[in-house]
Amino acid sequence: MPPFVPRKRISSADPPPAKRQAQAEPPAPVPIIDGSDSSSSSSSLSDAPESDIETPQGLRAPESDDDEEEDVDWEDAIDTNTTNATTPIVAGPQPELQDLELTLDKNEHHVTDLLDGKKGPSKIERQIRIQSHCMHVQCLLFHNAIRNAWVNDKKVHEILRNKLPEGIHKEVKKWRIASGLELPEPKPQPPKSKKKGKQARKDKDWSADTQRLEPGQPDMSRGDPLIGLLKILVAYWRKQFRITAPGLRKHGYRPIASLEAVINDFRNEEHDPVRHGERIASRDEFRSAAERMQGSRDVGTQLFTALIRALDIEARLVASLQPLGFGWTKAETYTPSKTETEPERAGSENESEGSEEDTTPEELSKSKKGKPQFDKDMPFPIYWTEVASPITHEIIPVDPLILSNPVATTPELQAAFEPRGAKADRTKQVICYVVAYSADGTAKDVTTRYLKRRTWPGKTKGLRMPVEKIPLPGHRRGQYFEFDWFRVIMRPYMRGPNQRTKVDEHEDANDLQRKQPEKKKTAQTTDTLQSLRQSTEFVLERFLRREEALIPGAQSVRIFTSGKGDKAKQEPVFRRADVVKCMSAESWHKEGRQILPGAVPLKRVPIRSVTLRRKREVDELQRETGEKPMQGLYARDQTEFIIPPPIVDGIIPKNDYGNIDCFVPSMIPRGAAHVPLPGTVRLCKKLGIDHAEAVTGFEFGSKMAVPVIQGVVIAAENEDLLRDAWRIDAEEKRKREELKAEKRILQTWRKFLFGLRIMERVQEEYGAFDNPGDRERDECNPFAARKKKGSGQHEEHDSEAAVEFADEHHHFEESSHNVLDHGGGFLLPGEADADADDGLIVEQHHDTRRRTDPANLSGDGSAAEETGDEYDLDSGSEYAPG
DNA sequence: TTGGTTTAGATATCTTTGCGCCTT
DNA sequence: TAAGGCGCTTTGATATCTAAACCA
Repeated sequence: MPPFVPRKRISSADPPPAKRQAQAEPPAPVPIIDGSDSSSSSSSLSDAPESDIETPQGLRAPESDDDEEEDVDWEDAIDTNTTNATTPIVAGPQPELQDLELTLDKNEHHVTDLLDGKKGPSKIERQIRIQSHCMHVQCLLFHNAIRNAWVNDKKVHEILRNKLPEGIHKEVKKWRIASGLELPEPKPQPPKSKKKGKQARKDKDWSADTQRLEPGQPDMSRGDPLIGLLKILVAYWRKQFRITAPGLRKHGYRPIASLEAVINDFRNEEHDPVRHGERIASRDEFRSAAERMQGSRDVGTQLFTALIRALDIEARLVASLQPLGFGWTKAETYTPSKTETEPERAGSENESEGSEEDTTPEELSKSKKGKPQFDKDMPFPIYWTEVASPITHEIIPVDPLILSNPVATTPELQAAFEPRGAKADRTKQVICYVVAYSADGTAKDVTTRYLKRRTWPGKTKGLRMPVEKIPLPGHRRGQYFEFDWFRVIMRPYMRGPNQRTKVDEHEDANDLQRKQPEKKKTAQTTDTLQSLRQSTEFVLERFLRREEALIPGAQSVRIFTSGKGDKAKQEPVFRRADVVKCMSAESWHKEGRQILPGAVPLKRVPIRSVTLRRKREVDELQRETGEKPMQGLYARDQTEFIIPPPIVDGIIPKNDYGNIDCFVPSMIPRGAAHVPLPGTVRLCKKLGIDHAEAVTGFEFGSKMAVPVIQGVVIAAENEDLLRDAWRIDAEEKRKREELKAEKRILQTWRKFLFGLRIMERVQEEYGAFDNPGDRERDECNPFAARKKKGSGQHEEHDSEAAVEFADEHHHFEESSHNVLDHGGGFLLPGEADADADDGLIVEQHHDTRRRTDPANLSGDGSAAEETGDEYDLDSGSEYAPG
């Protein structure tokens, strides 16, 4: 039988019921797991010197605490997950823990697809996708942090700088002069390599004005000179860098069989970049890619960013994350390629492993010369560079390999980074999280810059975890706490408030300002069904809620035509201002109002019946009339306050149930008073005061409505009398309880002392046993057994009873400490006060606070049996020889 | 591409006056 | 023997909201 959990007696501390868990539960951050990234194995992580991964708060893959783990079972583990330290402290709903059963077979279903053959995803399936998405996002974030650290590598810088032709070096110098970073007549400069290190790092920090304090004025006559230099650098890069491997791309959720094949292939076969994705396992391999000037388009951009940094220009590595989503759109559905007939040649992305850079044969086209070309089908970059102008502090996005306008100086050109159109659909390119990694190791969410018109949510809708509005417990409706999962995830990467740069300030005030979608002008433009549905000004009659009605004589503003041709339907459009809230007579009664005589209901709706009694009535009516019984709804204007007549001669009017409705204070008759104290009915009877029990509301359950009664209503002149009587009565009751408790304590002590004395006497008189018969008896006598144990004569025949007794004795000793600490161990006078009402003794053993009926302390000792750590006094006395 | 319709799941809201057994 | 306390129970129908697919 399932355990009984009372439903009505929910304490006020209980969290409110969960709201829309399926969508709105942003999971707690999942620890970053190494191995999620094929190109950054654990060795590469550990190889990297600490300073290399320059995440500001020392971000590291969390280490497991083995010591703790031993004591934690898997249920605790789930709990830990859901209450991760980075989860905001909200007394909100906790997701309900459920068993999750996944049956994996080799059919063509997806991991989270149609587990039980139903149409549409279930709650659990949604949860799986949300968790997959969140974990994948975090893996990608960490992967990029590592790549960003490699982009800072001095050797890589040196390699790339040395490759630059003399002409470009000259252009760089020209730019430095034009930007006022250098004087036109070059002084003998310290060699660049010496400028590395601390000075170079300082230079990159645009919050320090060191460079701009140098002599020379920037020449802005032809715009920012940096733009020209960047165009030259991009042209150089496009000519020099060869794309020889596939980059990251999104594939969607695969069928199980395909996924298994991919994972096995990835694990067991020799690494093949075409099938398994590009693998750059270490910083050395990254340097090698720089040396050879080849790799995936992603690596190409990463190396380009390194080149910009090598030239002492502030550059960020930007990554537009392409994670597995949490929806069921086409972008999340795996589309097998036409050439993909053999399973073993299937594409190599494996979602569960977060495998990195891979491709399927379809993405691999051949150029005219017969050389393989990678990712030609993807029209948008996944990685690019953001360059900060030292003059204007503006960010200039640069795509060194793909876009036709590589240097995006205007918002329109920046919006060209946002994947859209049929090609983006086909290649599943999305925009959801665009993250820029700075040279100091920090990262920043710069998604807004790349959204069309910088409007939220824009194209991120349905692809990025939305900001969740959590209702604040104990507040009115409409007061929310906003929980932004991605913001929480980004926090460890973000630059601290003290380290913010001028670039930060500038972009936060401009490019990164989120804009709200422009509201459509409903009055001027043509109506649509959706616009009318959402309108706060106008409404169609069919959109009115059950409790809403148009006021009599409401005039329509215009006519709206929905549908076309034969289906065209004309409907009048009304003002929202002409809509009023309506309620049934019963509902108004609950608000202390009654229907005005002769009022005609504005609306008639079917009766909703919950209680058995009401249901029977409704069914009866339906049988008689053959129609669904309706009830009228009235507007507030059609009601008035219920003002009961003043009481006469102290007699309280009562309703059919013998009580009085007190839903609101105005329902108490003049000359009467509500005394909401418990036990007042008995006192009224005793004092001979006319009274009626006060009904203040109802509780629903088990197809019943139970009235909530709070005290009584009596004549006002009797109020003082009743209250005084109640105080005296309460005081007497308290004293009675106190006496009773004291008596019980004394009795318990008496028993306890008797037990001790008996034990003492038994030990004195019978002492040790010598003959075997005594020994047998001894086995049943815990006192004797204890004596032996205590005197160090513990023998193998010591009975279980003796051990049990020793255990009990141990607990008793613990209790004894409490005796000393807490005034007697059984009950304190103060505690007697607090708990006298229900006659229970409250015992405190360490952290456990339990309520135990003292009756159980004697007799059969069931309380001791149940709890296992109480000293059973009566049992103790039973051991004494009779 | 936009807008309308349909479908389905999740969640919110409304509902309006016991009954029988046991202990005191 | 009457009065009062306590346990039982885990609703449920309907409305509303939301997302997604499909179609024009």
